[in-house]
Amino acid sequence: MSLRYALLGLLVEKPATGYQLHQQFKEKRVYFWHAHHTQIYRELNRMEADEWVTSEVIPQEDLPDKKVYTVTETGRKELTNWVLHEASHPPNIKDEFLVRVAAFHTISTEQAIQLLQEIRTGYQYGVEQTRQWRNEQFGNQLPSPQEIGDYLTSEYGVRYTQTWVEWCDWAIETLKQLKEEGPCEK
Amino acid sequence: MSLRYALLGLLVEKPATGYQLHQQFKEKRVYFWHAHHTQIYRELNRMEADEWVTSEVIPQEDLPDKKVYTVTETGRKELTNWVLHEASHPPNIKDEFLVRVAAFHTISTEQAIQLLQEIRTGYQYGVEQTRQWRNEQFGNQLPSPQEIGDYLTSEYGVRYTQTWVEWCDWAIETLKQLKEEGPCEK
DNA sequence: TTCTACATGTAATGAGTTACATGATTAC
DNA sequence: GTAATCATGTAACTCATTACATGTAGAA
Repeated sequence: MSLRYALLGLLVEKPATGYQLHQQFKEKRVYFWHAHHTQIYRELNRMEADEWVTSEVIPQEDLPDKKVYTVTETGRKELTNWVLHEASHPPNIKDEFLVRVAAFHTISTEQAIQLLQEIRTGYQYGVEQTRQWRNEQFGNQLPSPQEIGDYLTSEYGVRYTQTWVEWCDWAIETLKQLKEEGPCEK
Repeated sequence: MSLRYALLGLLVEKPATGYQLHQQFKEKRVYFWHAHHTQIYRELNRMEADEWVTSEVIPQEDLPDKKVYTVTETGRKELTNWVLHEASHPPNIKDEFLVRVAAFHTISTEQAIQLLQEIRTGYQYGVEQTRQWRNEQFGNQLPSPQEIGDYLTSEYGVRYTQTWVEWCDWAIETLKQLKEEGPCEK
């Protein structure tokens, strides 16, 4: 059900098409929400049926027509109500890589280190990207009331990815130490 | 598909029942994998059909019978192969609370701070629980090769929850500052 | 007497993914 | 010529959640 509210949260800022919403998910919601484009189009149809949004088809030259969605008063109220009064369930995380880590005793230490180094590279890139995005959006300025959500969540993104990088470094070090000490000590 | 490997990762350590696997998910996989018990029983049936595991029904006095699953040689090979050779897709995170944060401009600063404080309490509890678990399992000792996975992933759990607590503190401070400076400066 | 732990499941529904479809423009 | 971007969708499928079902033992 939260997909609705994730979409609504973007739409209250500014009307948008399904395509644009998908782009925004990838740009500024990577670290806390993901949705496939087919899912977004389907949910927008349902929201329109429930009168949480209205749509307008805009013809374009040279490019396909687009369908712009706007939040209704009902949609606005439903969003605020959800943000305030619904309980936050802890997220049901599914991180494939950590499932691999949990099974590291089935592979060699060298192979494990290799996997950690590869994943570290990805997260390091994530840190840089998110920092850069944050800088472009806000620089050293404080956010406007409208931007407060993006300001807070992008900082979360930086910290989340940074924590991953640091954990990878620690894990690699730990494995190296165990390799040296392991055969002698125990 | 990864549920299979998450189950396999637990089963290679020690044969277990569906019920026990579910308990273990809640105990030591909270921060990176979640599965409902109905899902686990269903997947175990499929894995047995594919001969990745075998099962044995053990009658108990006073307690309901239990079905203990053991990994087969095929299961073992499939696991190692997956850990080593399948690409790690970045996780598709779905964190309801951050969707709320992204929509903070629809509620008041006081209400936002309230929500952040509530979530902080939950994560602070998580830090303590995970630290305690880690201490009970390992103390100051280095892990055995068998335990390396739990050692690495529990450290991830501590860092993940700790990052949340720190981010909450930062976010609360930021909102307080904006409340003071906001109306005058801009 | 109400709750929790033990123990395993089916059925229905809802959420999410994959494959397929269309078709122009622009950059390499 | 090959890929990416823009733009929207359907159909089929798998995965995940919720509700329901059953039954005992022990603690509060």
